[in-house]
Amino acid sequence: MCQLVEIVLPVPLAQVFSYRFPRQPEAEGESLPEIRMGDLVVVPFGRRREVIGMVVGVSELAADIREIDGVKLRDVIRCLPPEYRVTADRLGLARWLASYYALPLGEVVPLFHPPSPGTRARKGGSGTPQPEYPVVDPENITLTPAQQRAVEAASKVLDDGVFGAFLLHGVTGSGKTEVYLNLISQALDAGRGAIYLLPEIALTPQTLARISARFGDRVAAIHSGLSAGQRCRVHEMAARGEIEVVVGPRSALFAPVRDLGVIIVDEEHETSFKQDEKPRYHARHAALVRARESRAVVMLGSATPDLESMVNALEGRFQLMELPDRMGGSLPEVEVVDMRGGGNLEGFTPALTEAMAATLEEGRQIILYYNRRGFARVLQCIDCGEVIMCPNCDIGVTYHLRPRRLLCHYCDFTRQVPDTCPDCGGQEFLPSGGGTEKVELNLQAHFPEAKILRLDHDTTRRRGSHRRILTAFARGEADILVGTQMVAKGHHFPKVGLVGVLAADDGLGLPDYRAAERSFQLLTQVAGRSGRTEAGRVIFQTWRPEDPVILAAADHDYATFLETEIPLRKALGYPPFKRLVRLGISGRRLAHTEEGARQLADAVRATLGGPGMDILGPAPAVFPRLKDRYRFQILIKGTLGKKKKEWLAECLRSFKEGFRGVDVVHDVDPVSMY
DNA sequence: AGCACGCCGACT
DNA sequence: GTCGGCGTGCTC
Repeated sequence: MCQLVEIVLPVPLAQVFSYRFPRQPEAEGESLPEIRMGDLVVVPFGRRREVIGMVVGVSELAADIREIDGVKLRDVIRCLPPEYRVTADRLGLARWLASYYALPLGEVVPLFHPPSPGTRARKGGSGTPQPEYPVVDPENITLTPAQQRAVEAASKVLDDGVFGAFLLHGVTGSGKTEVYLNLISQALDAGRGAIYLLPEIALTPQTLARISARFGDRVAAIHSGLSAGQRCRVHEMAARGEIEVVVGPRSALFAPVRDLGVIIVDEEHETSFKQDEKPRYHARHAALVRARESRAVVMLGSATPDLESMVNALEGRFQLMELPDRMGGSLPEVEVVDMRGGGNLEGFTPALTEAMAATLEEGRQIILYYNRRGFARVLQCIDCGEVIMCPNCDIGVTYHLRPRRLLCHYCDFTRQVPDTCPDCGGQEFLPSGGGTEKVELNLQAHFPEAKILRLDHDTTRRRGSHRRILTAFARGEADILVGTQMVAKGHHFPKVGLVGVLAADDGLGLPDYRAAERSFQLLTQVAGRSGRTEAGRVIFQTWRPEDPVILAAADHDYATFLETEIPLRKALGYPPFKRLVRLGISGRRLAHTEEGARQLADAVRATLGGPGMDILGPAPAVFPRLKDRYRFQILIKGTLGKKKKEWLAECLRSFKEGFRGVDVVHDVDPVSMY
């Protein structure tokens, strides 16, 4: 006797594939488990020996049938252990992901099994994932009234066993974590499990220690340092109910936690919750869907909630909980310093220079934020004015000092600094536009005594160096930390007395509808690094001292930010008031790629066009040529329900079939417009 | 998406 | 002479 199993596979084909599953007698004494819907199976596919697919249908089959409708049936190699089955609740999530992101079901399957395909689901990895901590008695921790209200509201919904979503808006240091931990405790007490999502960057040993101290061996963390075996072990233990809480980055959402009662999404505004490769899903959105399937409670938390989440709260879809006060202190005073009118020395205003000197004098630490790495953004020839370009990207190459070279930040193209201008033969170049490397050098010149650490992509190339720099700074081994975005996240630095933002308006001009929101979040976040224990100062240097976004961030005034941003989004028809799908078309030949983009836009207009739908473009992408490929984009603005997503998927499929020589990617709810 | 096959350019 | 770029075709 034999079975016919229908399988979906991780390929961009909206097809179900049929295989034979021979029931062969297994090891004695063990009854052979039936193959079921949601099971993960290893099958040969095309020329590939082993691919993991998911079972979507099973029926009986006479043993001698080896072919259906002229296609040969191949055999399932093996079925993964039952711990790996995509259980009913997660199967619902898988179907939603496929439909919402306009992907074949098979393409979301890899999200549901721990590491790469072909990996053996082997037993007994290398030890327990993390060291043990003494379990903290929750009775010893008293919540503030605001924390208590948040926990009570959520645990009431949890007790009712229904879906509910909460948005916890609390400034840096207001005690959001304590709320999460309490809520998770409540779930555990009720015999239910929990998933705790954080951005990878926030998964610090301190954070993990704090969670482990509370839940001991009932919790396990998934992070980038785990081996395939360790991931499998966490997965299996969760499936068996031996672990009830899983902590991790966006991928942890798919862990087979049993009887899920709570999902926490901390730092919910972080864009790293959106995966930037296929499948391009947003873990926050998916968390809401999984919670709905499991009748669980979701708690999103942030000091600067994503505008979309806040609108959901304001419109009553989420319950809003506020933690307005910083525990043991107040928010730092922010000075907005005008950079106009000259008087700046190497990018530092007199106000910032004085503040830095005073802070060092007091023996406290400084964080300086500048969002560009390298020494100079471009090298410009002083004779002809041309900047040295990347040959692959139509973008100026950045000048780096250590090591001394020109580097393209988009394709990693590297070249030596030329002796003469490639355009006119000129002999001299002007480094123009700054970078963290230059900031560091200028700073050292200003404060020769100070010990400076730099934190950016270049100093964190090697494994573990990111953590090493942060730890060294937290221990007080340096006086100043200079860096890009990275300085805004992660650690708690008790000794920081001053945060300086060198160009607060830097992100505001970006061609992205979320530029203002991003800037606000980033500025608020960086500012929050100052004065965590004693009063601290913050300085925003800017060319636009009257910009409402900068002023709102300086005042820690989220409400005002909303009041200015919401009407703009509404007026321009941007999310969350209208949804976006971005189509990116790229190819090696300019004219051909452009022609493809035009044809695709026409096809999309024909299938999706109509009232309430805007199909914009094609237009050259923000970076019109990267890695020697010409790039165009089409924006679909409007609300695409299930049906329209299907049409879109079909439209893309038929376009790709009929028009060769270009690549097309689609991104539902894009988080970046580049 | 992979992976193989097959056809034209600049190298030991 | 061949190594290797990528266009094309196929996957139960």
